[in-house]
Amino acid sequence: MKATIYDIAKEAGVSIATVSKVINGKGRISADTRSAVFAIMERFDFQPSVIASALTGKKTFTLGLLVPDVSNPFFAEIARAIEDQGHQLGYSVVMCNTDNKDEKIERYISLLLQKSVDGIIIATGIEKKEILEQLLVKNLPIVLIAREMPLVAVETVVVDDYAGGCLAAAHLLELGHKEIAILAESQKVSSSRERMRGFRQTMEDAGVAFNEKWLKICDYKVEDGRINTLDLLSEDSRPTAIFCCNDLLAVGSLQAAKELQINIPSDLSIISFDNTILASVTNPTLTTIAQPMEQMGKLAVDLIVEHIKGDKKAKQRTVFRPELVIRESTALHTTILQ
Amino acid sequence: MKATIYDIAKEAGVSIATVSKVINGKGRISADTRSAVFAIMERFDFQPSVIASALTGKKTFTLGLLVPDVSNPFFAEIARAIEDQGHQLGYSVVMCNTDNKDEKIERYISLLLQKSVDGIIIATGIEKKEILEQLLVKNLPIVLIAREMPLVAVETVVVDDYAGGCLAAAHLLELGHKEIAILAESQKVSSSRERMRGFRQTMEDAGVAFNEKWLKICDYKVEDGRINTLDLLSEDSRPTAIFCCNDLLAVGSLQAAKELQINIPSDLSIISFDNTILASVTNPTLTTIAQPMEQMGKLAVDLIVEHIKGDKKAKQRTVFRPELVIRESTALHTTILQ
DNA sequence: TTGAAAGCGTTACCAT
DNA sequence: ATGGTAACGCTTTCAA
Repeated sequence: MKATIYDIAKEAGVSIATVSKVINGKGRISADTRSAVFAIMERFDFQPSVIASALTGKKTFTLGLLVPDVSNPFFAEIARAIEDQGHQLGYSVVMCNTDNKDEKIERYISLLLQKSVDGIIIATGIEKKEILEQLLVKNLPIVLIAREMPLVAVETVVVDDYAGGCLAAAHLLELGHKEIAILAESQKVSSSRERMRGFRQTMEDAGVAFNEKWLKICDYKVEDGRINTLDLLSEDSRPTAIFCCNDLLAVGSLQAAKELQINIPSDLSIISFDNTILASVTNPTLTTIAQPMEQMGKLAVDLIVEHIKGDKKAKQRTVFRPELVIRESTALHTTILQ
Repeated sequence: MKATIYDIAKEAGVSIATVSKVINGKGRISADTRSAVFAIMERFDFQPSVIASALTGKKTFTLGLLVPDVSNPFFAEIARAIEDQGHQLGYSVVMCNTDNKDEKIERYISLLLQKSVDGIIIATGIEKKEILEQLLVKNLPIVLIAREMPLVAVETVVVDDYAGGCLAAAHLLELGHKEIAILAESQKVSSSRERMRGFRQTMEDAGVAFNEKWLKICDYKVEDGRINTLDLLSEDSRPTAIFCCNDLLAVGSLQAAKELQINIPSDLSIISFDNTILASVTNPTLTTIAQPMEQMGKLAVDLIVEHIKGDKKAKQRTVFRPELVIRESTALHTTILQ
């Protein structure tokens, strides 16, 4: 059996109250008692039970993390950043893969609640805002990362998706592209919507019309990118560039182009979003809009911990600046053969 | 405040014992009482506290998962499989990134113990076998996945790394390669060691000598693969094929070859190990030895849950068969120009 | 079929 | 400086 404070107290000839105090460094305890108790704890390899401690109203030092899918490199990198900082601050993180399904989300939240996590970091899209509101009512610290719920007052950490879209468009425009297609995720996803909005606005501002038939709404996987790009490129009039709303879709585009023997970037430029490991691994490597995933994850944890500690009541929305990372998948539009 | 069984009991006009029984479906409760209590729980949005329940000696329904780094696609995919099956069986998983550092491992284990997890799944290399032994003594269910500790009696789920190495060598040999280099991870990692052993044995059996100067021991990241390959390819006599002990290293090799304008696979074949998403995303795509990550993760969870439930005492070592997945990075060795 | 009460391992308040 | 004890929310045994 594991040792308890009773064992330690008995061995040290003191009360459990005293042991508790030395564990927590509270109250006034003589140096002698303190060191004696420490020695015995050491000898017994004593680890205080977080469970019992939590029951008395203290924290569980556990955070819930909702992501659509950790096997998606973007969320894997976010998860890593969050776990790192959580660990740094003394919190464990429980990982939950939601597949963006509201019913799974509700089940996970219910489980996390039963386990009395101290807060939940949400990186998954939620359709029903009621789910979030119910959480907020319970006064449970919540932070949204890489997702938005504009109608709900909740702490939020995002990249400026709109600006990212603008950056992408500006880059393509600068290279002389005018016939541009967009591969976007479901428009239920706020980030995807904003990226597209920024992109289109920048085109419009530049006086370049966007051809609606070149807008493809896909799921978020490589295969979706591939199929939709195949579709796009098999028509008579082709775009000279494609903006993919994330790296996974861009990988699919790359594959499609390769199948059709279309050379990237000389025949077709591709720009993507996220800058996960994938963007640096493809051939050609992907020009992409980078999100500072590590900083975002770290901030999300810092914020939630501040709320947990009660140091903070005001909710903020922190927007990081995205950055254009130029690699090999984009090039000047050459009109020679057109 | 959250509702407790006391609230429910009071409202229902019964004792907390009765409420507890209906929650757990234990003892004999009249249908009337049962449904009345259920109705009230519903109305109060009551969620029993796992914390309090755990304190009475029941399970926490939480598993610890130790991985070197979730942002490594291999472990991300393993983590996803484990979390899925865990959730399926009612367990949450606490993710821990160890960076393969024994000191971080010890700290994580200590934390998981304080939180009374029901078991720990270990996918990270551990140098000091004492760490594991101490855990086993505590009678805490442990499963090793994708790692081995031959000297410790612990439930283990692995792929046959040796056979995988053989498969890789056989493929290269069949393609006519004889000048083969190996990029391996630290030899402290059992899987890497075994892969190499199988590979070399197969070469030897085929009467092809392995040139020791073509063995590069690296870390596990893309950059390590790149540097070491650059090194390898900048000497006067070059190998015609490289066996990379994981996909990340292979990506690095691909990059190095590209920098040196060496064409894959016509000038140099590359074969790797794992078959993560990366293998299908590079250009050329990677011929690789696939591990059934999903099945392995699922089995690891099934096994640990059996131990938790006490249905099982014997420890087994389950070895999955790896599979050769031929893609574009390997080709016949052409002697024309040699 | 139901309930009273002890117990799980801590914390915190109030005494001493 | 230290200790007694109630309380946290639940499970379980034993009795009624």
